[in-house]
Amino acid sequence: MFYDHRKIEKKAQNAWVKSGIYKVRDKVKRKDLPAGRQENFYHLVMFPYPSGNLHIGHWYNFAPADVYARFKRMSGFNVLSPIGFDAFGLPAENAAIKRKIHPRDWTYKNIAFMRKQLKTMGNIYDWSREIITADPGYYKWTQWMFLYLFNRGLVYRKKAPANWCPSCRTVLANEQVVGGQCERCSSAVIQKEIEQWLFKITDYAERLLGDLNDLDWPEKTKAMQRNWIGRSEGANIKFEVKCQRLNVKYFLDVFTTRLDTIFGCTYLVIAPENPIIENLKLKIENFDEVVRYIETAKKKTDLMRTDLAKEKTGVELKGIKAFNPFNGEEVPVFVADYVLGHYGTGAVMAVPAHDERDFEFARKFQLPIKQVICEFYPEPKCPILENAFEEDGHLVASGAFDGLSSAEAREKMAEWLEKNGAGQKTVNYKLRDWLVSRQRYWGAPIPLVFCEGCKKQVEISNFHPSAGGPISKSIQNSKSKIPNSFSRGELLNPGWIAVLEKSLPVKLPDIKDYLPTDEGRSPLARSEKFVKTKCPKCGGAAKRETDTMDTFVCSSWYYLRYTDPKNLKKFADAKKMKTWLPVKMYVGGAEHSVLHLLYSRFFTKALYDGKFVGFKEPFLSLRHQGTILGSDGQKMSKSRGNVVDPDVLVKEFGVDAVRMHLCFMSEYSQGGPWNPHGILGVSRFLQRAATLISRSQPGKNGKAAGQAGLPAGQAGDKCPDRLLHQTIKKTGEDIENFKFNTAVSGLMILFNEIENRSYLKIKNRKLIIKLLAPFAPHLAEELWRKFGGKKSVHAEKWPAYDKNKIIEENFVLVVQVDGKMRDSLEAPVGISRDEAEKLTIARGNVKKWLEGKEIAKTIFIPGKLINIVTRR
RNA sequence: GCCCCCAUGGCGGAAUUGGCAGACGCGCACGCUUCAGGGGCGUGUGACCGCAAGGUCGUAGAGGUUCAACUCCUCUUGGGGGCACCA
Repeated sequence: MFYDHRKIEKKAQNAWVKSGIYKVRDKVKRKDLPAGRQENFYHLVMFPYPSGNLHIGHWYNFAPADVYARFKRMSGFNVLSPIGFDAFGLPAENAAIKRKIHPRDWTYKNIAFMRKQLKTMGNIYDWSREIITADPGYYKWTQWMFLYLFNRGLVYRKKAPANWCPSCRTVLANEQVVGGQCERCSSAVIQKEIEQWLFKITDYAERLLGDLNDLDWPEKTKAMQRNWIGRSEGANIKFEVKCQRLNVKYFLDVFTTRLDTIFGCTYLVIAPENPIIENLKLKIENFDEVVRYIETAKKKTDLMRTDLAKEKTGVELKGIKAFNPFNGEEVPVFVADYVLGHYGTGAVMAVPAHDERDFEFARKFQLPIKQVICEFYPEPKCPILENAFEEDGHLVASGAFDGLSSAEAREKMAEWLEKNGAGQKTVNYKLRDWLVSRQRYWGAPIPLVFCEGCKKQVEISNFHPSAGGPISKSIQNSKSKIPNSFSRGELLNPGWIAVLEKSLPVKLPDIKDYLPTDEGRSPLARSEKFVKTKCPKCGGAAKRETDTMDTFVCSSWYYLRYTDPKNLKKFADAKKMKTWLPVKMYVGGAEHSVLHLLYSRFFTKALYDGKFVGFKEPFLSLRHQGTILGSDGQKMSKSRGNVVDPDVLVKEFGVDAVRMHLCFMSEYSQGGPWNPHGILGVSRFLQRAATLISRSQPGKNGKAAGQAGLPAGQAGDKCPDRLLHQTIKKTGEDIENFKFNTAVSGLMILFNEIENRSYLKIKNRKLIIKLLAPFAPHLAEELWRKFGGKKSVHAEKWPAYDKNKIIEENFVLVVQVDGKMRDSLEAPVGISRDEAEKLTIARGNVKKWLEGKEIAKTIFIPGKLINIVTRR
């Protein structure tokens, strides 16, 4: 018998739509759901980017995730499993420009098509909750989020070298630069000085790091975030700087994690960006040369700076000397681009004997190399260094600190620093602030205006003497001193005024000329109608900010919106959020390990601090699907011609076969190459399952009880019953653990057994259809109705297994002699050591192996094996 | 360079967490089926020796711990991912 997937899929899907079975209600207790724990369960998949087509990767993400969602639902949870579109962003805009279509038209056309494709999957999405981030009703709240952060003092404007992609003609966040190249178009990224808006994610570094520990996330993902945050403990040291021309004292702060090596410091290096260069302008004898060096360094792209890593460059600041606070030694100061301006203090103490980079530099510039760490102590003579010894060891030539281990020395030296006012312990992070402004059209406008009048107001309020300078800590901390009229964001960014909440959204104008510009200005700047506005604070003439937001801002809070997608007054109702959030299970690609997942965590924490949400982490559990490769083992791409089109597969094999095969083909987080024949196995299985369930008597191919070589009673009755209950247990546990492949194989084993040894008992038929339901929801529905199910099988409760029926009476006792398997026999489960020993030793096989040997001992593992060990 | 992960038949992958390696599926081989082509069913399928019973070898390689290692430890090789002059 065959089932025609085309007919039953349409039929089932129409029935689901008609009955509204997947409509999600906020109420915890629902009569139309299977009785159970009646808990709400928020299950989320990463919403797709409307690229134009649902590809197999989307299917691999969404189909097994839907198996999980359906299982949770049948287990009695009120499941929210929503879907939407991450619709703003560069790729859509670029694609639209290429086709000479307006980005909005392109995006919404794609969404319409992909929505249709998504609906054919038959997942339990509640389409009434769909969100599109490019809808004004959505980005109104993206803008609200921006202002929320702005008003909390977490947004600031900075003119600084930014990652500029010349092809996309916009700046990029650090996270979007991969190996010195643009993440999207692979152009070499250059540094360009532009005024930019940044989010102070670094304020949250410690919490973003610490809270990772409690998350049920893949360890690898957590490790990547830890790595990205890059916490390192060390010390800041003040080096006194003296100039030969003028006798003025300066101090230069350096950061080091290897304070124990300070007696080996033979020079200092500062980054080209370090402001001390400008400050000491008049004292540097070779200032022209230094400036020339800095200019060339600036011109280098990140890529070049990395590529040229092997050849160190730099220039000495002539006429300047620094003094080591520990021993008063005088050391030269260099500027070199191997020191980064944005990390630590932008200056390092160079210890060539114990740092590879310093070693190279010292070799090139013929600077002294002084060893202060030896592997052992006391050591008569430290070996001559051929390269830097970077490990910890024991101190030598370090005055009072000689003999200490590196770890001890770091402690003692830090104490010394603090006592002598020459520095202190410090923690540094690699994490940098999140650059969110984009000079592009297709994004949410930044809801700020610039007002000259208000700028003066802020400046005379003397809270911020140096407008545009570094953020003053005192302002952030002086809550009481902030005048009512200006928010913290407005004080930190003089002249920048928040658009009133009631005026949101600041609509993205429908301009014709949306092409990006070369000079680093947003296309919106060309629209006078958009730019010209009134200041919401003073009513005077003002200009709108014309940059738009990075799309990652849109996706940093979307999971909140699904709980209340139509709300006009709030981004989501607090009660509704409490009902659903945080997300219990989040499923999506590992490529978002840092970007999206880190940003979302940051947003959640910021909202938590303002008591807008009651939780600190957005996603309690996280699972990644693997990547499906082409059958050639390569990444799928049109140019390679190895793309697998899910629509074609669905047409041929049906939705159920495709989703079940995706479950079965690999370990879920692994992915792997696509085997074009593989899906046949699952397709055959479903056909066979349909046939087996449909027959109530032993069929033509089903053997009657007893024929499989088992005692009649056992084969016909107990055995499949036991296996059935074992399978219920296994299937549930496997789905819970995202082991979809073994869950499917368990079902296959059950059906093989039903086919070979027994016939399906009527009372078990419905039960078995339920086991099939999460994997093959359409077929299960069809069979369910066919055999008298009145409502949907998806409103049924997941079957409970009978503990007593799982228990085996007998087991196969493995018999080993000296650790090698020599025999096996069926034995009752409760067999004792003595009984087992007696039974096994008497057996011919075992006797043979024990001949002429003396038994030393026996190892007995109840229910498993017995190992007879002979004297050797 | 640093960090993380992985390595099991011709292929995808199982293995109750130290206890029968290779479940389940693909593929392949042979057979059956009034079956014309990618259908259905049955049997077999890690390698080697053997008609068989059975035996030897076998989880990238080399050591080690253990009565017992795919599983734990050390080293080596190969592959994947992340970070990358982060002081």
